[in-house]
Amino acid sequence: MKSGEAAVKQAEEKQSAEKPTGRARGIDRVIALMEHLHDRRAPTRIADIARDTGTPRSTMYELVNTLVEARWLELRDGDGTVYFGPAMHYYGSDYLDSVDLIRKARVEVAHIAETVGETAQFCTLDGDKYLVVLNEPGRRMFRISSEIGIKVPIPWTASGRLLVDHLDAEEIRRFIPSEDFTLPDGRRIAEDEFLEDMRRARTQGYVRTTALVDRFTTCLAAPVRDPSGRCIATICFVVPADTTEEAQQMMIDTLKASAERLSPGR
Amino acid sequence: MKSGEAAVKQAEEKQSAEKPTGRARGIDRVIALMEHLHDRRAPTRIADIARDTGTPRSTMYELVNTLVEARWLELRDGDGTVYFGPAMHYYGSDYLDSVDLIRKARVEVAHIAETVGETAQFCTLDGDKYLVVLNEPGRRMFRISSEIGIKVPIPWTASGRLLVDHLDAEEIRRFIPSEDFTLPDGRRIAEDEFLEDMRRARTQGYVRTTALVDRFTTCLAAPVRDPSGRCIATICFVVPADTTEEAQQMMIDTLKASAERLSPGR
DNA sequence: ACCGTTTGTCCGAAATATCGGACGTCGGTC
DNA sequence: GACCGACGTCCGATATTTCGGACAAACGGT
Repeated sequence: MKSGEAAVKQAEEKQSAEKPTGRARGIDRVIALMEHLHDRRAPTRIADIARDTGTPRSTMYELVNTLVEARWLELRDGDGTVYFGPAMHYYGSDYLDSVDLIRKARVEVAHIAETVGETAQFCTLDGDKYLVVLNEPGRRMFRISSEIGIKVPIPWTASGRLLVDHLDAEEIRRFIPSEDFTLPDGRRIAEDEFLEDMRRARTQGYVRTTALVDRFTTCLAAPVRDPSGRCIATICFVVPADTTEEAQQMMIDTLKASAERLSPGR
Repeated sequence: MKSGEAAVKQAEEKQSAEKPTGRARGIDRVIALMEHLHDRRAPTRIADIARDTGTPRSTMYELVNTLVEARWLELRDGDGTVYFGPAMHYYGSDYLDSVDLIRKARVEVAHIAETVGETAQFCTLDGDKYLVVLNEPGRRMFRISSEIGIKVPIPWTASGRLLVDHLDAEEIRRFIPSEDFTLPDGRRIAEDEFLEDMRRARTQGYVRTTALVDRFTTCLAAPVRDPSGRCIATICFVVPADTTEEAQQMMIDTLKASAERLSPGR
């Protein structure tokens, strides 16, 4: 079990911080269950979920049965693992259709991913983290697994430099947790380097970052702005770092045009 | 309140058929709540949800608060309505990525919708009903609201004629509820007409229907088959009925090619 | 063939979440 | 300005759901 430490830690947090007593409402257990599946991003055995969320085994079996019946979960593979079921897809689609900006962004992202042939994304902030809302894989199809709904530190991303556009140096320092400036490989991003990226982004109308989260990847991002000029989302490409400058310029133009179309009240 | 009659009927069903007693588990209330939102496909006031699902008002407020906190639901507009929240989208995306056939179908549907410019869908059966799993609007963008997750009688659709491919006349009669042969406008589809459509579909490798559910719409569908030859899904176009025969032939070829690529073990 | 581990089900007890109803606000209508 | 209906919150009682632990079956390694 590779998620061992994190799992135990999570269970302890559940028991200590959230519920002094052992007993909890079914709905709270279900929320913990779904969050756990989302974090693991893989079909998981019921007993493991129970252990890792601090839920009694008998309770978890009971709940899983109910949820499977409602199609919220699905039994997978024949081994006793469960994962999200079709109902989640239906409800998620309803959500996407109900949010005006996202509905429009879906069209843009699908269009530019198809015509350019590279992975395109639509991103926003969630609290002090960066979040991929839409992800359309390009023809290349490298890195299939989507990062939809996964929170990432702002400094790790090109889009992040646009999304905190409206903050000054001091506000940034307070808003972004200090540890978020440390990349997965241990390197640390200097704050004034980050601020310089932001400044350049504002004047140029786009951001390019290379080899940040992953050594061979370049990200190109353009801002979607509300009428007041604040960056409320970004649209971006994820491409191999060795993509020609010429091709990248073309993508940047594409992104700027899409971002402009998505910016409300223009 | 325009959903009045249906709503009351649903509440009564809940109380009589499902729960002889008034008291229910929170999780069951939540499932009813989400299903209700999905049926209505619109932000809904909490009191209305409570009434229409037969849930006590105080209980519904309590649950909605919990779910809003978990981002399963979102308060909308400022009037007191709620609808699905971002968490549903994340979980739904996880589901899509976890099912091999659907993940591949997403690529195909997006591709043909973009290149052909018409609305493309990926459909399966759910019980004895037809179900749209993926929907990619074409450039035309008529009928924006997706039908994802909405169950439709099999005889109302082109795809339906493929999806029951493997049944003989007698089995069909037992499998499809008789009332499902009546169209929304009251017309009734003759059973042998339906069987004839199926037969032709099997030999031609596609189905075309016109003016079935909606007078000005033509549906073109091709079967995705498992190694045993059984139709497990369809991929289809939804186009205006006055689309030229030439264009339709091109689309049929496109569909057949995509469906072939999606058919496992070939 | 043996034994330790894991899976899934079942049961009774008790902690508690659900429920009904009351209450204060707010907005619109006559 | 009084009335009416809808909204959202709060509270105490009790019907019920959660929980722990026991149990049988299935599994898998030696």
